[in-house]
Amino acid sequence: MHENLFSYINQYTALPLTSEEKALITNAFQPKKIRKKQYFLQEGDICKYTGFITKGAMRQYSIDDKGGEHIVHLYIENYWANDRESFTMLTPSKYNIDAWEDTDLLLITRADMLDLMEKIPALVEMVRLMDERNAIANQRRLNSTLSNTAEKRYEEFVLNHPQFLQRFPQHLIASSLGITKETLSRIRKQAIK
Amino acid sequence: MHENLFSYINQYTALPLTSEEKALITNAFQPKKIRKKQYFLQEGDICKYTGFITKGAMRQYSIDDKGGEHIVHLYIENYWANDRESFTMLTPSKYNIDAWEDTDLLLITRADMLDLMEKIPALVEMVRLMDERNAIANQRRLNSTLSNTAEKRYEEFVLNHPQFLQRFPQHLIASSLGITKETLSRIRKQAIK
DNA sequence: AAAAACCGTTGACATATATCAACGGTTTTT
DNA sequence: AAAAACCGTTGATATATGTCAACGGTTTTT
Repeated sequence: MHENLFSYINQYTALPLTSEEKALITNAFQPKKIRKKQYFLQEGDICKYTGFITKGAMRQYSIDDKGGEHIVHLYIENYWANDRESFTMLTPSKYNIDAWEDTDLLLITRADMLDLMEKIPALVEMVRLMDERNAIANQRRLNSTLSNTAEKRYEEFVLNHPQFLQRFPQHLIASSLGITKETLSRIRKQAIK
Repeated sequence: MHENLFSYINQYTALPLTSEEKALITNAFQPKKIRKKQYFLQEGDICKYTGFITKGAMRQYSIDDKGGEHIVHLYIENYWANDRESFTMLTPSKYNIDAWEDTDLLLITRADMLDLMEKIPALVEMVRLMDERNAIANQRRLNSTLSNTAEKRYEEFVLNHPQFLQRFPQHLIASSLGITKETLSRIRKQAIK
């Protein structure tokens, strides 16, 4: 199970992990299974763990005043599930994260992660690169939201995240694009022509 | 002029900069003045420098197929102006950055910055914290765009960025919220009642 | 096997926001 | 000092998207 995490880390750094390092990691990351529809994080709670997904699918969403759900992230294998604000500041989260499929996770607390990073340089490098890519991806998503129509945003989504199309129903994808399922249905109908 | 940068860095790290470190920084960051309306970065160019603003105001925006401008960032003193994607990947930028007021900057290339970070631990810490806060701010902005009406987004903007209200005209603020100047004008009229 | 929940689609209608054009007032440029 | 550019506002109208309700088909639960 930890094997997936090792290869993930090795993708980010040229230097392969030593077996001592692997032992430290195996020890620090605790496996957890959660069933479809179970919560990993609920609004108001503090996000104590970040979870590396080795199998399954999850979603992160907020709930507005009227009770509507808004998907902010979809996750599958090799994604990290957490609310970064709550995880780093230890403040109550505004989000919910739950399992869309039965999911296997590897969990670690922030304190343990910081601890590990002091011992394993590859992890520091990994986090730096993840932050960098994340910042770039966020910038793109923001610009897309400001500049593009719903139709174009969907096209970009199909291009950039084809894996998600097979794992999540359309109404979740619509929500993550900031539109309703009906609007997405109509956009797709148009596109076929 | 570099004094502003020193205090900025010291805000992020408990350890004050030594005078040797200050000398290194002064040497690596090159001062530059740019006049109102001048470009700091143009679409298609590579963002060679990141600029720390010691005085003035700037804006970053993209241009859509129809020629419309979409503000993605507004900057004033103590902000860093750059296109992160282009700056880190050395790819052509999709954005323009220009000066809204006459502006004083301190410039540094990515290579020089990485070099400095090897010599000055405080800088590594600063970048880490900046990335962290940035990621959190982006998450909030994204969620706000997905979940809130234009009116609520404007209220949040007024609350979180009151300084900008005095430095930028309404049509730029509207654009940064993803709405037209007319819509913002009507929202404000409503709000007064 | 039956019942319930879920999913995508469609139609009718409502709403938020964009677009276009015009105006007076201010600031900047010439 | 005159001209031009810029800014915020307003009205009329257009457009994209949301809301609500209903449907048949599928999957999940009982």
